Amino acid sequence: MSLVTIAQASAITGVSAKMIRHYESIGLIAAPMRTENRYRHYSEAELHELGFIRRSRDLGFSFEDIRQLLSLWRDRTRSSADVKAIALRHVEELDQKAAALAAMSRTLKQLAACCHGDDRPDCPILDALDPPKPAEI
Amino acid sequence: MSLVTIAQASAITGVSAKMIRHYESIGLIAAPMRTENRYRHYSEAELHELGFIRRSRDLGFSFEDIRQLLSLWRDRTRSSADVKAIALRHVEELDQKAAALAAMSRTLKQLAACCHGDDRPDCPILDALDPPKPAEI
DNA sequence: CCTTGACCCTCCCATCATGGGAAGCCCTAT
DNA sequence: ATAGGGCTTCCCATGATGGGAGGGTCAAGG
Repeated sequence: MSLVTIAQASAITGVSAKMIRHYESIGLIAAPMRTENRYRHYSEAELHELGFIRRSRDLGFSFEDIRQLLSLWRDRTRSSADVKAIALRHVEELDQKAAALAAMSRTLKQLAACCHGDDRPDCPILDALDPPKPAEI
Repeated sequence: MSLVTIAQASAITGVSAKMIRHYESIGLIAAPMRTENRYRHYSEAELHELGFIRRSRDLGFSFEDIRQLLSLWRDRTRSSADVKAIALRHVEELDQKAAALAAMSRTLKQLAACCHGDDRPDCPILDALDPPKPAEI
């Protein structure tokens, strides 16, 4: 009757049991009911929250973001502007990180294109990694 | 005469003193000379290596990659193909990560574009984070 | 009744790269 | 002599995740 063990909760929500316990330990979710033997049991509402967290993680939100998103999600009187602000700030971070990775990739691709990639030792990739001789101190 | 303390090495190479010691502790660089008082002192060649590591890190290479790149760099009889292989494998990783971030960003941007972002509570972003009701177990 | 296997529990440790900070030694300038 | 700054080592933290040890609990089958 919609009270499931942690392994079942994990199977349903796609969040590992390890992580479910971790979310509880950092206060992201409330401590669930325990049976007499101290086993955790999750209600449908709690499974719902875990699913929400899972989807938020899939979109790359940090625990801190998720904490706020969860509280907005629970709050029927929220302003959508608050949600949007969190999302857009996160989008900026994502774009920044993606741009940094893409820049590295671009540089490396260019260098690799200039590298003959045979058994000769000369290599523009290593040349690029070679730092300029620093000015004397 | 090109024997500098760790702070100077840090200033020259842009690698923090903390990290220089760490590189040594994990065997990425050899233990440098010490003066009588156990202070580390770095030669020009060692500064050169630190600079190489710095540039490799800037391109996102892991320590494990850098370990191999360093040994190729030192090896005059290397094959450029080996360097290129490392670089191209890294490029793949970078592209994969960048693509994952970009996908998240794209999804969030679309959702945010549909969110009015005012003081009304309904929000397509939260709707998207809301997991589908799982099948009963 | 007892064993086996599959759960569950808590607690510690590891990742990866980086930094913070404490406690203590060394040197130089006041 | 003392103050300050640099150096040393050692421990701990990050963020999200997993591995594993050591031990409790329960159901099924010998």
